[in-house]
Amino acid sequence: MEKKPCTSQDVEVRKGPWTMEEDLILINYIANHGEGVWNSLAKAAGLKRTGKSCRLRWLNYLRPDVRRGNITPEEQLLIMELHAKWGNRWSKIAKHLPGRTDNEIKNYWRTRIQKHIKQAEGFTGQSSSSEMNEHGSSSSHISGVMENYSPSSYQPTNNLQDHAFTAVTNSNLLPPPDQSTENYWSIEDLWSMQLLNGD
DNA sequence: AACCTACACAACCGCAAAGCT
DNA sequence: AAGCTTTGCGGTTGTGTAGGT
Repeated sequence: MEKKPCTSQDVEVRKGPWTMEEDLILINYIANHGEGVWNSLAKAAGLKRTGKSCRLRWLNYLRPDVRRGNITPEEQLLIMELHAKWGNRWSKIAKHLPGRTDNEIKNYWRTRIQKHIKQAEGFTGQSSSSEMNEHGSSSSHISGVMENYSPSSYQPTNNLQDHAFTAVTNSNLLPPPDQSTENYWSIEDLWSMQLLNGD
């Protein structure tokens, strides 16, 4: 609708997918200067991105310790357990999964687990649409799957696996080996380039 | 071969909390 | 104490791709 006032100092802000060059700039800059304040970092690094965007990109993809793809059955069970406990507290859940980001867990939950739970509910005839847990999320939607599930007494071999998590071993729930690691180029590539370029 | 649909993931947006001046 | 800035979080949307018709 209305355009926001655009002064001459208002540098245009890039949106959308990050390019390899931008990634390299960001990696390089952080490797040399550390993280600091994101807004100033974005400017100082010469990126036409918001600080927010830089932060997200760094935290979710460029950090050297970030792991992507291939969520293991153990991790999935942990996600289930923690989600049952805390609801959609993705960042809190992510803290218990080293190398995983809240965004990845959130996406994983929405696209895979939630879908599978819906199917499971279909079988049990449950409709928990109106139920929300204390966190305002519908964690009870997992009731069909989770009824046999007791976090404190969790064992990897219990019924949980028999129900929802036959799916885990089922190839259609596991990401294809390389699919989610490709992002036009691998992070390893970027980091090795950074090492070549950097100090 | 072309089109359609569903899925998976990356990125953005808005809001609230925390920190700083 | 108040106002401003920055960060962090959760929800949502956009886009590319694979599979099906």
